[in-house]
Amino acid sequence: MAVGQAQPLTLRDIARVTGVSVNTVSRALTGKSDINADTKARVLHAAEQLGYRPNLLARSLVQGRTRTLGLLVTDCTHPFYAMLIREVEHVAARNNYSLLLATSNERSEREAAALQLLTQRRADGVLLAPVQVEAPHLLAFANGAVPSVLLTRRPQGYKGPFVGTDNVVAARKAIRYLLELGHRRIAHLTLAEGGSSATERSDGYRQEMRAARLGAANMLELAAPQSIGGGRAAVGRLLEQRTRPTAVFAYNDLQAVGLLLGLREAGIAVPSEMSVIGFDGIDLGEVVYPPLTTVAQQIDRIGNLGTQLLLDILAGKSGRRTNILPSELIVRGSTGVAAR
Amino acid sequence: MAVGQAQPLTLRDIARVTGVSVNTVSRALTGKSDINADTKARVLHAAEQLGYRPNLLARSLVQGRTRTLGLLVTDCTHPFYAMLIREVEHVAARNNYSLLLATSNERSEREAAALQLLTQRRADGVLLAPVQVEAPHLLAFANGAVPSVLLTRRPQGYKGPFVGTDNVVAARKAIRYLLELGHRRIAHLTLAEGGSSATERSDGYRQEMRAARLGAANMLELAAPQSIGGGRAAVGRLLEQRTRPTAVFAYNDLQAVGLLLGLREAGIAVPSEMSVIGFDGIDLGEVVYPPLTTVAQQIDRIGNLGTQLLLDILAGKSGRRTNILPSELIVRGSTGVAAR
DNA sequence: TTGTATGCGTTATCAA
DNA sequence: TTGATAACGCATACAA
Repeated sequence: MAVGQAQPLTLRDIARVTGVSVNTVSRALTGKSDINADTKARVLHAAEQLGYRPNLLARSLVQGRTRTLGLLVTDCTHPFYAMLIREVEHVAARNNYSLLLATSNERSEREAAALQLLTQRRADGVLLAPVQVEAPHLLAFANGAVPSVLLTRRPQGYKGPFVGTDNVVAARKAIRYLLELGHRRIAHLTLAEGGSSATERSDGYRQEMRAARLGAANMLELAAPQSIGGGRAAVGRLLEQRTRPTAVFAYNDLQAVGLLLGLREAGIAVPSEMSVIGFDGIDLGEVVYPPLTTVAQQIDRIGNLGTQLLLDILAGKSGRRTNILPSELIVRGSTGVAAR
Repeated sequence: MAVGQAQPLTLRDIARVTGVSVNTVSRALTGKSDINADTKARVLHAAEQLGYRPNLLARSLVQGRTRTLGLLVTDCTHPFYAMLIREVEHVAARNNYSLLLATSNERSEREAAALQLLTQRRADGVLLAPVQVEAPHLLAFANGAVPSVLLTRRPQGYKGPFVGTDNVVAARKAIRYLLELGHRRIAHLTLAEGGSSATERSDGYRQEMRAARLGAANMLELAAPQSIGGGRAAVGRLLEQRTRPTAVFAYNDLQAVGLLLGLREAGIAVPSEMSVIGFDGIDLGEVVYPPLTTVAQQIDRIGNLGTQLLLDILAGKSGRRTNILPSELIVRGSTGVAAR
């Protein structure tokens, strides 16, 4: 129970106290079998007594692995990423791994720096939700020495470990539902930066519209930041159209909530004058008014499946490396039959 | 640009290639002054060419510090903690520190395990938002060898590094505002577990009520989990009172949002029949309906000031160790003049 | 069952 | 300005 010692205790200290060699102490503490039960008990007791804590840096150095996972996200206050972090941390902790968290703040150069740092800290593996999916540093890293799993977004043609949602199908699901409600002029809010998730959702939007024999006259795609503010600010551009859409499919729930706010400010009733549908299925959608209709991703599953996949790779297990998860349409109050 | 090598390069590899000693390579790469400009350039070039990445584990082992900070929170999906994490990560990254994130999930034993792990990984310092503030493991850790800063909650009599909000004053501010609106029967939703923040807010509530010469007949304290679900579930108990309160002061914004939902379900109009005031000032409060009146903490400042404080401690700087930050009443739509 | 020797990759000390 | 040599704390191989 010794506390406050300046220098942490080492195996040597325990060895000196118990009168055995450093090696014996090491074997006792790591639970090796070839050791006398008595000496083991003595060593364990002394270590406990003195409050010995093994230096994991030293152990990692000699063992060549750190039992540390890196996680790189753009923004931990985004509910989607917050849930991702939670799941990754849980699975990591359950498997006795620690988590090094890095955020890119949507900036490519910070992402590159963070990946380098994770490499230098010898993280055994890295999970990443990339910013710009075609950035050279990302491709280099994904093909590099440290095992990695991409989440939600991946570069074109990338065949490595990945967990994400089938965005095309999910987007089509959203549009189909709006079509069933009688909507014809349906707008889509997308991202300016692109990224595979945005591109796929946009593709799904177009495919489903085309399948319903609806063309450019009924379509409208606007780019906006993936935030509440982004959605709110997009309302102006949405309403200034000569033929105003009767429904909007947002890139994600944050944008959709922003739309809800902006539309209320503009005096447009949801859903009677305008339907809004989001994407992600974050909790926020349940508490806004009207409650948000959305296509829910299995966010927690992306996190824990991705982490498990990484751990499997580290353990040398083989298995499916690409996991595309299904989505689920959740109908709430922000969508209704088409106006007019 | 070499990629995919099985074994990471070491100083030895660079030394062999450039024909100098390991030591010289080290000095070149760490920017020491006592080195010939030519050799330095040669070494740097070779290292760059081969894609050398220093092993930070080895460096940490010999230098006795890891440039790693630990952060322990209960739940990273809670917007309050998400913002905290963001700030801590930013300040850490800006100072070339990495962040080891651990979550306790509100469970004391997980918190204890996490603190031990952070110790063993030799985090230079740890920031923690503790679960149970009087737990023995916490007190032991705070007095232990690794420098730490407590955030938002602290044990009774704790004199160590701390950053938090003046909860008593903040709570009184909330109650005073309700009193000014004419409310007399004001309920308070608190936590079952206690913790200094809950106790202080509760104290502030009582003090302000007493100062207004209001006694037990006008007061009501109920315990509920600090979540949306907790607030929602508390509505029933709130409404079954023989003399129903006209206003509720929640422990935090999540609870308050839950109250909003529960009250809507119960058909109670906010604020005309019941006023609701929250605590924290998370973004969520702006997007619910009606928008939430709240007492805002300086969440980002708790995070970055706490981190800076920890870094100062690590750097041996002296200065103020206890920082109690002010709060701000943000009036929005969930509060109004007293009913009846 | 135990101890000795060696090495993990780096920095620090000292002599050359 | 450079290069041996010795740490850092631990685990592993091998000898005793």
